[in-house]
Amino acid sequence: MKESSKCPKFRREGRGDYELAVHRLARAKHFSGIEEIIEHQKHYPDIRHEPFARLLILLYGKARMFDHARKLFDEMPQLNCQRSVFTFNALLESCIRSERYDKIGELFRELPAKLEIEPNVVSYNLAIKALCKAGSLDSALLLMDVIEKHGIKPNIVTCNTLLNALYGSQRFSEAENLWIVMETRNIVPDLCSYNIRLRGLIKVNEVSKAIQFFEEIVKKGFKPDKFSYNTMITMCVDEGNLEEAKMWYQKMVQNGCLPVDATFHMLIPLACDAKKFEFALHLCKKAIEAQVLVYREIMQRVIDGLVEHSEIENAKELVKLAKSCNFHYELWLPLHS
DNA sequence: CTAGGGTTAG
Repeated sequence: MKESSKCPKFRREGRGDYELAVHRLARAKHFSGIEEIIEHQKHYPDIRHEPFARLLILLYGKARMFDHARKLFDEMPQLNCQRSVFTFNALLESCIRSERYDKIGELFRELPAKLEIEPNVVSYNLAIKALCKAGSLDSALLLMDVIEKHGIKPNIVTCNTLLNALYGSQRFSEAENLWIVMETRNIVPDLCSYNIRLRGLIKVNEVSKAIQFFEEIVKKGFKPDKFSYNTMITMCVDEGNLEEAKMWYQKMVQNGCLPVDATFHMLIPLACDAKKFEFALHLCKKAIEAQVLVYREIMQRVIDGLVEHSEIENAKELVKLAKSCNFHYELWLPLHS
């Protein structure tokens, strides 16, 4: 790292890099710290690199501080930082992350002409996403046709955004219609498209169709991912079917997909409901092993259940494991003596 | 170099 990019505030930690500092502050939700860095950074060259400014704009979005993102975008010329369509797109995303959907149209009307930036398919995909999020699905669908007239071809991301919104608002026949449109326009569906459809089926309780569709995804040569498996597990949890849920969990692990926090949060309470505390114990151990945080209350429920079923040794083992792992769960054995 | 799925004891 160049000396000029050192940030005095973080130098003593042995990390002089601004980007690392900013990431760390964002993770800690310490957004005023980010502003401090920008202020400091204005006198140094890093911010003149467009990617770094773009990162800050996105982080402001994450912090739901769109006005700050916009301010930085406007100040970039004074900081000798060139703006491109990438910067514009970052600003759009920041706007969406801040849920300021009303601002999107304004940005499109104002900026491209002024800055001689040509919006591209990514820009329009973001606009479509904003419309979907704002509940204007019809306008979003129209926009897909409008951009074609501007010479921009919708791609699979465009379609997935719209498919998701259509299934989400239960407009199934229009969703099916979009699949046909995709075929005629040679837009090839990907795993994301299929996962969206899988969720669509589950949303209307088409269990057997969902299972069948899952098989079709595999037959098409796709390797189901954590989204696919978690969708199937959600379906089983909704039905209270532990055996099926367990089956999908096992498939998930066998196929090298790592269960995530939601997987454990769905499965462990389900196992407890069914009084299958040995499976619940197994899941807790796996979560600890994979360093996935599980709510303390859920772990405690497993321990209580094990004790109730006289599995004292297992309960003790879990308490010990949970206490000594990274999360230092505070658990107790409900033994009366 | 960007953009698009979801779940949870919240």
